[in-house]
Amino acid sequence: MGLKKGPWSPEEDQILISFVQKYGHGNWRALPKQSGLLRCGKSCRLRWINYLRPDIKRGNFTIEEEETIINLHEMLGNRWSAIAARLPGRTDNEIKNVWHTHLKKRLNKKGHVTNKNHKSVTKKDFSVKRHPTCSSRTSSSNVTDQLEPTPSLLSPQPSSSDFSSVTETEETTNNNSDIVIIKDEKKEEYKFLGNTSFAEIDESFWSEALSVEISNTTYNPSKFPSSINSAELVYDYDTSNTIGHDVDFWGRARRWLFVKRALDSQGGLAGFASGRHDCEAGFALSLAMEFVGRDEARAKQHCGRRGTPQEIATKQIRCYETPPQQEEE
DNA sequence: AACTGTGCCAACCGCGGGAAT
DNA sequence: AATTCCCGCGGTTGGCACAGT
Repeated sequence: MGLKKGPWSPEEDQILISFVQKYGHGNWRALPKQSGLLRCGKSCRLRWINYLRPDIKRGNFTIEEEETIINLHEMLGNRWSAIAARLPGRTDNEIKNVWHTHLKKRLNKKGHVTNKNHKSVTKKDFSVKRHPTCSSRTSSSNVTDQLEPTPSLLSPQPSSSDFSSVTETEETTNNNSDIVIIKDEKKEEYKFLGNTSFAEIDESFWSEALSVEISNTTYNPSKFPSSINSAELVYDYDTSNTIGHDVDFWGRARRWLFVKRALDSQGGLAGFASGRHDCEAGFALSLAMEFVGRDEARAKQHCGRRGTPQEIATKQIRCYETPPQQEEE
């Protein structure tokens, strides 16, 4: 097609920079024609994203950045774009290269436990456990999609020390990291790891959980937001028409749904904290408080005899899930 | 000096998914 | 509902630079 391939010349770079600065990059496919570049749109996009855009950070990675990559890779696997989202100015490509050329080898030398017990977590490894009664696939039902950090929540960025290693051999208090569901291929287990902030789990997750709620429990969605009855939500869980070993998973989904809705209905965290809740709500709230990282005093108050928010959250953070009998029909 | 092996990184490729038609 | 378009992601490759023989 007469399109150029291979390394970009400084002249081409300049054309691309000038064009993007003037007109933006609404349509990469159309950009080469409009700018006069003999490149495909994809190549232009890549060049801009990975090299030319002004917020790119140049130079070697700092120790902190490397540690962050290692920790995030442990949690997220080869999800380079998700990792890059935590490292301002660094591109997924760059991080991928650093991982393959430096970090992986370094960890191997150290005999680090990275992925020793579970293989790298790729998108394929995350498949939402769908309840049999939940027929249609919602958009973005892939659990990993919920791991993408919401930009507003990236500030302040968690430091690398906020992310603890997640291995089979090591107890983890994962105080400020994202929620992660990891499928351990060897053990055929799912790990459900907190913490998270609610905004980081998108609506499709909640709507999917909701569809399970409706089909399996006495939950009446019309009760929200006027009434929060966590006992009904959490304990009246009719398991007769569920796959037994999936109960915990969906129970957890229900719990998250409860927290989310409770927060929504009460005008956010502060409102909910001043509302009425029982032990389960207190538990949920404690998690909420921990995750969002504010108003811990209220969380403590409402957690009552179940322990401190920290204790409760820690207990619940590492929950092992059994695999579903079937993941996708 | 010539050849070979290795490391590195920019760029390419194929695929999947969402949006538009 | 089906098809097409487009974007973004992750895996892979090509080629340059450098070290070792």
